[in-house]
Amino acid sequence: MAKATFQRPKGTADLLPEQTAQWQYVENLARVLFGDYNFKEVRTPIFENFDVFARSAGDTSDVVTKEMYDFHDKGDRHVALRPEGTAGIVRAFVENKLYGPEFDKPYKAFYIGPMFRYERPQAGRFRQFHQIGAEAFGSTSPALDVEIIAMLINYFQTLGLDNLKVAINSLGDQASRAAYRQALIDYLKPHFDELSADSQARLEKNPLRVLDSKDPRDQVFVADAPVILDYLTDESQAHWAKVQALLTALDIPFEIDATMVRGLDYYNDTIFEIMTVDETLKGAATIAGGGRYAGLVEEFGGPEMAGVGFGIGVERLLSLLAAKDLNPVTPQGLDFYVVNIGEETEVTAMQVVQAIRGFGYVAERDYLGRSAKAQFKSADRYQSQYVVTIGEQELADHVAKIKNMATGQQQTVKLTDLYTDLPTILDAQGDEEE
RNA sequence: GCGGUAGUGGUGAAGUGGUUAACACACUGGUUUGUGGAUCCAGCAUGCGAGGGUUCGAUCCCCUUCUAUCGCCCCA
Repeated sequence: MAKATFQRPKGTADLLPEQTAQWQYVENLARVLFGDYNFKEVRTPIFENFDVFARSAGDTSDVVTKEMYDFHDKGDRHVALRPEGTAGIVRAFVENKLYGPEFDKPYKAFYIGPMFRYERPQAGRFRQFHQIGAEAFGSTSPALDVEIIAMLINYFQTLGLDNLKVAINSLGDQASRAAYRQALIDYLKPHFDELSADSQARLEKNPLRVLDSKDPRDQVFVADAPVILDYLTDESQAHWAKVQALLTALDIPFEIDATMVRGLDYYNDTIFEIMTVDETLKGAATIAGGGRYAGLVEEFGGPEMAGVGFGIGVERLLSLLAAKDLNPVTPQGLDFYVVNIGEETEVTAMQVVQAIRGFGYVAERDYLGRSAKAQFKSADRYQSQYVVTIGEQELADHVAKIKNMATGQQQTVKLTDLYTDLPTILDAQGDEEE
């Protein structure tokens, strides 16, 4: 290697101005819209004690067993970069005693930020990615489940996305799940040898995942497998029915996907995913996912308190927006470009740009001592509306030239007028044109 | 963690085991001693991801590695 070269870490991205404008738009819309639903922003650390994530996600989940971006710090503390947002929020909820009676329930929080998973990058999947998420604690009402789904739909529609699929399912409570798990094992066991190798392993570890298999050998059995919805306890059944009724009442179309299983182990009752039906993004069709959970707050040392939440994959959302050609942010050109010719004009040029900026206009100038032609080319590339020219002659006369780039009209103005009345001068020019 | 494909300048790319690595766009300068989107002219990779090997000789062959990309697992 002749020279040390540096590349960004695998699975990460540099977001340049062309992209950041888009990111800001999407993030700011979330801030405003989630605010309408009375969610407040919470910012938690990007890394936490390893156990914060290990405990919450469940020991069998891949997120914990092989995707955690963890390391030991100089104090030999085992820490991990957060793989998802919920755990940190729950930890903060408990640590700051937000479950206390002085805080209204449900306690609603949203977050925006990077997440990390150590895995092979591919379509819609990165080692550092970003999520916009929300959590609400302290209510088991199905209305809260539905409100969160409605908020997501509201958000996506405002961004211009329609034709999204809302898939929902219920995992039931502990008792429902235990009963179903056994039924599923009883059903699949006799066919064990016919299952794919992956599913054979899944049957041991987490039988529900067999339902998710893409292998045709497994899908044969999945088609006739017992359905979890038939195993819900009365309480879970009631919750589930209410969720559907409320979604219908809000005219939110949804599909029941009884085979849907989510990646993190803590979910119960309602789970949902928002997916695109766009074929080009099939590898990363799920744009947002979430659900209801119980026991997490208690797990972190708080009282038993239910939660519901979701996470939106920002990269996936943005690529979908791009695929749909929904790029609401248009690049902004300059208001002014200041051309100066000759070294003697340097000081005045500087004063003029600053004065223009002082009026709130976007202004740029040349710093390379280039020719007038080159400077005008720059002005053109910046899509500048006006060009102010200061040469030796103008300097001697205490004036500057202002050229309207669209019309080609150029006028001479006194520097003193420019400094005090630039907006008026522009208005006057506008009148003349009409 | 496993498997497939790829890696040439700022960008898109052509190319061959052997003297100066096409072409286009972009950029810079000139054509116009101080004025933009056009024309024409000129300049612009001691280098073909990195390291090693084969060879008289490699960007082109082999190995390793890194990165990208697609799929599996899993997931946002």
